[in-house]
Amino acid sequence: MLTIGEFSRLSHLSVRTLRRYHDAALLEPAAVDPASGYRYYSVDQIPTAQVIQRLRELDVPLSDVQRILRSPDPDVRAALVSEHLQRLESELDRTRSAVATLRRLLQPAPPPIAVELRAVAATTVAAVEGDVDHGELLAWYAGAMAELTAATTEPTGAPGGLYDNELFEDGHGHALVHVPMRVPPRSGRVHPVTLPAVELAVATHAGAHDDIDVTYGELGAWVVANELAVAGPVRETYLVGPRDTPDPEEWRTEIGWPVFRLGPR
Amino acid sequence: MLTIGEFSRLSHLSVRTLRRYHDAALLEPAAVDPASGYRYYSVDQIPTAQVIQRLRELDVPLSDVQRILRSPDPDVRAALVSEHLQRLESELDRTRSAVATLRRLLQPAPPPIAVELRAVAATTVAAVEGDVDHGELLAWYAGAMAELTAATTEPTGAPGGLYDNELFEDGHGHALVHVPMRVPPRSGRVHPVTLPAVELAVATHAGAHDDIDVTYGELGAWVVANELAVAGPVRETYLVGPRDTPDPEEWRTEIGWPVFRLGPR
DNA sequence: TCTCCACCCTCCCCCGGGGGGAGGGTCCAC
DNA sequence: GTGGACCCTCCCCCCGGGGGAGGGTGGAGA
Repeated sequence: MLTIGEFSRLSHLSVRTLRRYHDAALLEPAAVDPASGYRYYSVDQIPTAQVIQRLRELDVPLSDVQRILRSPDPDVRAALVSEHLQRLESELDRTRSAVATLRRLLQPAPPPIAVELRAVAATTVAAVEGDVDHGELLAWYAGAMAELTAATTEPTGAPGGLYDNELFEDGHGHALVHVPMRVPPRSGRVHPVTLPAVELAVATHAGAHDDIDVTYGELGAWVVANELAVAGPVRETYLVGPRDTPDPEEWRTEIGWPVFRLGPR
Repeated sequence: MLTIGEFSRLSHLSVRTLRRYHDAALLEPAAVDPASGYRYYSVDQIPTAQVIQRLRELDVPLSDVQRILRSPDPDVRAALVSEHLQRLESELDRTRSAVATLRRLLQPAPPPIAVELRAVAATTVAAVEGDVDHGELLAWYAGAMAELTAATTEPTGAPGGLYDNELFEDGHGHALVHVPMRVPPRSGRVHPVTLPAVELAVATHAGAHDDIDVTYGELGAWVVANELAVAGPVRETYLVGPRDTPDPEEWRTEIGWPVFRLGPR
């Protein structure tokens, strides 16, 4: 039996951290003296301590570490771990995209953007919609768009999406992806929707979506500079996307912000 | 002039976060109504807001974001940013190593480890030592070992290191790297040291140091199982290292834990 | 057997970068 | 002029740790 200090030396976990893990029911000491409260550990617990340490280095939350440790089946364990590795992978994507945006933002003279004001009539579309968290938006988009394209034939235009401003302001909100069709089907999550007519300020984003927020910002600046105000969910139209060409440089996304003229003029 | 809500929609930063950035003097509103406290932003501030957002996605601390934004020279900016990218790179290394360790830890039946008890006589060495934070240990090691190898000729044995247990328990402590020599030189940080004689429990770790803590743990378990207790800084000896062969599989590191027998026997 | 000191305990506060929500003031369009 | 959307500040919570206070314990040497 080892005292907490000895166990700390052997496991390379700090005493404080070991106590925290005890409180979190992550790594219970093999024995606790009921009189003094002293924690005593067994050498068998060293590997467990090290597993915890490594998972923490991967930023696995303590609650998930607990789930991993509790599952006796090594296959389940491996699945949980690789799930987290996948999460890390997507983090890496996020990092890559942030770097790309920074490059564009920090370049000295960003080329001016072309913005067009366009009246859009009401449109009938096949749509998949839902309330989503901002973090899950990309994953949700992938699933929704896959279901949508599988269910649609003879689209009358490029696919698009509507995204509530709350998604970005509060981190969660309504999202809708759609494909315009004359007679939209109804199957699974896919159902017909009529998008209302709006006045749109439209800019076109070129390339991958890594730095699409920069275009958003420039469009927003234009909207404000032209004495307009935004109203309603932003509309994206995927003119050229990954389904058309694998080269991200060729992708084209229209960003349309519903606007109205400020004040009576 | 935009209210905070409008600016939030345009910049995709939450209202709360904008207020926090104001408090942190990161993104000051273009104007603040002294009567009502209302914040008013200018469209020119959208790019700044987006830079902050991206840097935060890279986990750059707000204080560093401030330093980056405050530096007018774009070269300095770029340098600060790439410094953080380098930090991310090393994080990635840490992740890779954690994955490697997990693989070794989660494999069903780890092969038993060979441990040897060895009396080591006092040794004269050329050494570089210092008090280091655990996080900086690897960087410190690289610098110290480089200085050391540059200053030594005719070593009488493999290089090694002594690492205080406090390094792992408290996150900072004393570290020493050395090369055994008959007549150690004195230049820069390099100076002669006589390592005291100790009784060592020695295990050999094979491969890169990614999962060296696993070997530490197994050695510790052996020490405890054999009724010994650890005393003093752990000693590593780099029998085969990156200076000998580029293949990490071939590397061999001796881990020696100073021990003494428990109780009078 | 006693004493001393290293060790252990719990408890509270702090960090950073956000979110939730309460309670109350302000702006503006109808 | 009034309602409701918007804005303000303030406090508490989250996570996973660290610092430190204040006090109890265990075992080695005297």
